[in-house]
Amino acid sequence: MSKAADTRMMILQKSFELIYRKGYQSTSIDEIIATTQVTKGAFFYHFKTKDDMGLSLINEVLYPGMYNVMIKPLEEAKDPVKAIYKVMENLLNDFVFFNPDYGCPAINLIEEMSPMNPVFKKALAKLVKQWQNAIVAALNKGQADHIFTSTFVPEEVAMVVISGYGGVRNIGKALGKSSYKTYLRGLKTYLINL
Amino acid sequence: MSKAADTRMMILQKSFELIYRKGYQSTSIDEIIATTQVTKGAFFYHFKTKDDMGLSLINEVLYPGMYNVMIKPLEEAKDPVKAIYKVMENLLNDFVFFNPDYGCPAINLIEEMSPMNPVFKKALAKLVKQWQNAIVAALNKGQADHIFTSTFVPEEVAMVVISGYGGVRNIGKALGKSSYKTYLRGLKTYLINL
DNA sequence: GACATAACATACTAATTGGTATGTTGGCAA
DNA sequence: TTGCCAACATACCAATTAGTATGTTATGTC
Repeated sequence: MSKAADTRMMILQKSFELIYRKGYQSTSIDEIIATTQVTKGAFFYHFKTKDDMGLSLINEVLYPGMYNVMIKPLEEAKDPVKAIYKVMENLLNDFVFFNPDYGCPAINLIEEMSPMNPVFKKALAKLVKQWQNAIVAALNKGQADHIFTSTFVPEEVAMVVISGYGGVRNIGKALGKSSYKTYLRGLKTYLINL
Repeated sequence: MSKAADTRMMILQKSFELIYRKGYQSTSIDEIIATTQVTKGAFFYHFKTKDDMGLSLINEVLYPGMYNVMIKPLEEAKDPVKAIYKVMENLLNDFVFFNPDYGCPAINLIEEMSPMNPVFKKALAKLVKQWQNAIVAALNKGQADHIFTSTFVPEEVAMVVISGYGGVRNIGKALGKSSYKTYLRGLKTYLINL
């Protein structure tokens, strides 16, 4: 990677951390260049506007990161129930970078930026849809393998699951990490009874 | 109500609408006084700071409004399954003031303000806890009446339900109102199978 | 009707915002 | 070695921010 590309990626990474904790609009460019030790000239050389940086951040940092944790494990899954639960447990408990106080960076951006910027909205909707599709595919495979005792509509179960994730990330901001534990137990019971 | 109290409440109401659509930090006092036709002097006569106004808004507008829709119907409920579903359907479909693009004002505030201001966090956590308690109480009553076929932990089911709500409000911002319908069908199946 | 205070109105400020204009420098091709 | 451009650096700017200082006016009380 060239030095310029290094600088660019470093700006994106540090911005990602700041925005995760403070929100997109409350993170100023001045603060970003202060923590990155990069000058304003350098910042605007690499990114046309703040929103250009934000969108690059979604596509080049957030998206690949989330894809690896939320979607890839489901594509390779044998038992969809175990796989879905494992992904959720991994997301909620194992990621040390994710703090209950600050929630999930993807959920935060959807919450804050979807109503403000249609380009952000589209990029974030893509991420959600991919997760949804991966869960539906895993459930479909499970139904084909006859591992479920009840009949259900995979799209509806997927929506309950991804909503549960987004919601518990929200609740966790108010009530703390204990919400995660309670939710995970409830999710496990739900999935087992499918 | 005195004229001064009228002015105060009008500021809170209009601020509530603006903040619902734009977020708390992105709604400036200048914008609030422009839409309310109230001068800056009047604003700062009624509220010490912006955060003082925000907290008043939570306690005097958001809290009573949400209480009536989310909690009261559950306290009077006979069939908890029907009551919980009805509350959710009412929240997601019937409130014309609530727009899928802008989500839920309470969820939005938790998302944005819980990490920024511990006073906001506390006031919002109270609202969540009350809803949680109301759902748990309704489920407990249902278990005492032996209307459920499965055994479950009410706290866990309540957490799945309130997380589902918060999450689908988030997903809805990215994917639109159709998410609500899919979620509600999934929720119904979940509740019926309890 | 005098007076006090509540309820505003106006004009300002210092700090912060995203963005720009105009530099400078380092490395590589010819 | 020279020339050129990518990759920065510095200095600025107009707009917006929450908040304040200092007014004026309405209203109730005696």
